[in-house]
Amino acid sequence: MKSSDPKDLKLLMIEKSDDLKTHQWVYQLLRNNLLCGRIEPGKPLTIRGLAEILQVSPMPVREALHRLACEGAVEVKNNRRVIVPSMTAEKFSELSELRILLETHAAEGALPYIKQQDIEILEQIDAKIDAAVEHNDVDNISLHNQAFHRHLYCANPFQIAVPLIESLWLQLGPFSRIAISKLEKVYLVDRHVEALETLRQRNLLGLRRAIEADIRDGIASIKTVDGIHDYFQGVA
Amino acid sequence: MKSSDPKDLKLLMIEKSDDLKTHQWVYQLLRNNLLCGRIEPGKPLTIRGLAEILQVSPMPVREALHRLACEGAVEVKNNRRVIVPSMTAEKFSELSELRILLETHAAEGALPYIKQQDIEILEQIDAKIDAAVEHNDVDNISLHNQAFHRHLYCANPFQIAVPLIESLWLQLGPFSRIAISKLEKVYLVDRHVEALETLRQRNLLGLRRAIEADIRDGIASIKTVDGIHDYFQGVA
DNA sequence: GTCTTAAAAATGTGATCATATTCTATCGAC
DNA sequence: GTCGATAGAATATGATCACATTTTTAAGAC
Repeated sequence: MKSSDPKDLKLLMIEKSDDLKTHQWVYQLLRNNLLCGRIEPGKPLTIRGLAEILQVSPMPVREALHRLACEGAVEVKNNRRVIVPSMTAEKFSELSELRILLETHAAEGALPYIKQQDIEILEQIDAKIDAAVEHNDVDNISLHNQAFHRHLYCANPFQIAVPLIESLWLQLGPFSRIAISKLEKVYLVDRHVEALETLRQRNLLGLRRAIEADIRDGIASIKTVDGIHDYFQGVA
Repeated sequence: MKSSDPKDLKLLMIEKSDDLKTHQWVYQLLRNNLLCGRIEPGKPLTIRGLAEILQVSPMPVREALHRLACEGAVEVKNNRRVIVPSMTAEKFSELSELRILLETHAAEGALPYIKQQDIEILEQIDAKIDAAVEHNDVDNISLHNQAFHRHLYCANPFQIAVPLIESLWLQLGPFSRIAISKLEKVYLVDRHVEALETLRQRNLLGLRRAIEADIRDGIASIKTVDGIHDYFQGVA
């Protein structure tokens, strides 16, 4: 039996800007593709295979893969095969709980530093989310959704939790994307509007509630997917 | 003015076992030295310098440093200089809060899986901590203390938070170690005994309280260090 | 036809080298 | 003497190569 070819990948490309080092470009490209579920769980990744696809030497790919492994986005097996980890029900539940724990904390820490300008930026991002929802553009929904949360949390200049949170996103990303893509239409109560209101009012508890509700909505919509359990534990 | 020589380092060596890849050995060695405060904040690290000290090629050092950077243990400046980040009061406070948040959660998740055998192992580790406290052996106090917490949390087979927690330890490590080394005598209420008792009783709330108290004790003892504020923000 | 075994291809790791960028220090202007 | 510029050293990055291990493929035995 032949396992799937590591080179058989339809990657979402991004242009390499000149101020970006090659390994950073590879990292961001792979990261985006993982978050979009473009690389499905169980898929074996090889350094040389990716290097050939991306037309770069194996070195920057090696670094990018190691970093992704460090963040839990990919898993290095003892047979030194690199794969996208498969999801289990327990893992999904734990990752979700950790998201709520860390993100409500991060939001709370950011609130005192939120300026009018931040609120305006967040409104713009939310508008992009709405537009993406309108077109059922799942890629951009999750991309802009992350941008919204990231900008909020990073308002706190003493932010420590964001890298941890991003690691959780990376671990949830591939699975969430696959699950959501099974939905005919993504429907979401716009918790971001609620969150923005609590920001204006400096309402700490309300903000925490809005963030938690936003995350729980996402989890709930994933759980509405028909036969969602078939997608756990690598049963594709 | 000449900045400190990257090669001027007194590293705590560990022997390289054969089943360990070179880059893993370098990683563990640097990690240990960072946790022990052997490499002080602000110290510039260079790939070639470390490679020469450790008598390996620059390649495994490169990988180890990148991984440590990914975990927040070292910081890669835009001038591509790698340094140990200095601590600020706000950063220390935030890292401590995150420890409490994540570790009480991890302890809670582990409780249902704790077996008699785990309790016995934890008792053994705690005995080692007591012995280290007796001899004021700060290295082993923190080492075994981490082992205690790690074993507790890892009882949960669906554990996700431990890597995040270890990242926090790595960021706190160098500073804590330097601060504590200023103490004449480390004095600690043995919260681990309390925690073990709550494990036997399956007392969830008590366990959370014990873990939080344990972490807060550590923070408090650091804050008792004379002139602790001089050690913030890289003022050495 | 199925299982075992051996050859061949592929892969990760680590070493070495070329290059562009950054840092250091010596030299010169004021 | 102090400040700034230029030459040299040092560095990270990325490419290429050699090697040990693993995986895949192919051939042979029953």
